[in-house]
This record gives sequence, C-alpha cells and structure tokens, in this order.
Amino acid sequence: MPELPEVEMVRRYVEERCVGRTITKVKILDEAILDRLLPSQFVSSVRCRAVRGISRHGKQLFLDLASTLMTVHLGMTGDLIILKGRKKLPKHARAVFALDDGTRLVYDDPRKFGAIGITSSFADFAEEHRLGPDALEISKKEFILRAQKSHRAIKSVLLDQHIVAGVGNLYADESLYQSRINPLTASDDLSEEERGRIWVEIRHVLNASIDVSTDFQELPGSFLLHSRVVGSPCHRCNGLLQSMRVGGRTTVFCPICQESR
DNA sequence: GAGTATGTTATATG
DNA sequence: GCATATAACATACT
Repeated sequence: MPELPEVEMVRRYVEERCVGRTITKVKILDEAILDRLLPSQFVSSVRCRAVRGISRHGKQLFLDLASTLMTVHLGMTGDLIILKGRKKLPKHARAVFALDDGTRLVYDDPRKFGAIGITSSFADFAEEHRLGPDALEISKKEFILRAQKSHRAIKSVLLDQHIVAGVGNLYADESLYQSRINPLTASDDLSEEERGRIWVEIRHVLNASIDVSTDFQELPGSFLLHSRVVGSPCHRCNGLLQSMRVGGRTTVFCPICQESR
C-alpha cells in the first residue's frame, strides 16, 4: 500500500470516519504487530478513548487519543479500513477497534511488516525513530543541506527516512526520473541546483499522486508511475526504461535522459 | 520452485 | 564510534 501519498489517503479516510468516535472495544488478533508492548498494555491505553484527530508524518500515522497517541505504520502491505455492520473481517486482519457508532476500524496487514503502538508525543516518537522532516514539509534549503551530507547514491538517500520522511521506492524513482538525475549519482556530488530540482520534483510528484487519489492510471503519461514497465519507451526520449538494483531495491530509470556520470 | 514486492531495522563490514 | 551495505522479517503472487 503505502508511501506518503497512500498513507495520506488513509489518514483522510480515517479522519472522515473516526474523528469524534470513541473506541469501545479492542481486539488484537496478532500481537506481532504491536510495537514492543503487550496486548494488555496496549488495550488499556486506547480503550474507552475518543479519537480527537489523526495526523501523519512521512509514512507514520498518529491517532490523537487525548492523553496518548496511537501510532500506526502500514509497513509494506498494511491498511486501515472501516467496516459497517456485521461485515466479515478481511483475511489478514491483525487488530480490530470497535467504535461507539457501531463501525469497526480494522488494521489489515498480510505481511505483518507494519506496527501499531503508543507514544506520549510526536517529539518523543520522532526522536526515538530519528525521523527526518516530512517530505512535504521540509524546506528547500533544509533538503539541500541534508542531501549534501551523504556520499551514498541519491536514490538511497531519498529512501532514508532519517534524512527525509515519506519517500519510498516508487516515488524515489519518479522524483529522480522527473529530475533527470541518475539514481546512482553520489548525493554529495550533486550540484545545489540539482538537489533543489529534486526537492521540487518530490513535492510535485507526491502532490500529483495525492491529487489523483494515488490512482497511477490517472497520472499524466509523462509520469514513470503511469507505466513503470522495463523495456517500455521513455516518454521524453528514444530510450527504453531499464532497471537495476540500488540499495537492494529495484530501480527503474531511463538510461538516456538520466545519464550516469 | 524461483524471484519479486509501495518498508524498516538489526547486524556486518570497513 | 561512524558511514554504509546487506540480511532478515512474513505472505502473496507471477
């Protein structure tokens, strides 16, 4: 499911349906998704609490339960869905929160890479996980500065949540494609102009995806995400899209307009 | 069966 | 200790 735009869609979905509701019952179906705490500890800190709001930082969600924050990370395959009435749970439901309007908020996650937990404040959580600034909040100046501090491939830098939070594999590729920069370029070898261009494209790409509710088919053909298929023609030149491994992740790019150096 | 998957982090290495 | 690279986690799908 989730990079920043997908997580933002989930945030809006939950905000619309759960804010103002009270959690009446909690059922943990698989305690492996709890972030270093026992089901009993978790349940006692969220049960009977009203949901005051939901915020997002990078790919991380925070449900404001007044005296505590419930943290939700969707991992690779996590999702939050609201069930009305007696509908049956999805196959990989890991936690169920009954709400006072009769609906149920369900955390579903086949691969169980996600995590649910509690924290006292966003600052504590960000500190503990050393999260960088949110990709849509970070200033151009700050991004340029942070990206200059690493000698790693720029692709790996974009994926590093400690540097900037929210960009994942697909949007990193898209941002570099739009910037016409080779993913292997050492981050500190990029000019200030190039790093600035990447900052612009990250915002452009994330916002464009949110604008189409992360339906890639709705993105213009000039987006890699519209048809991210190796061997298909680059929208800008005669090149054919290629893939390679960067930092252990599959990376799709155009070898012509994202020439290496 | 092999390979791959929108993520994070513990562990290894230099 | 630091920066970086890689393995591991669990499941589904091609």
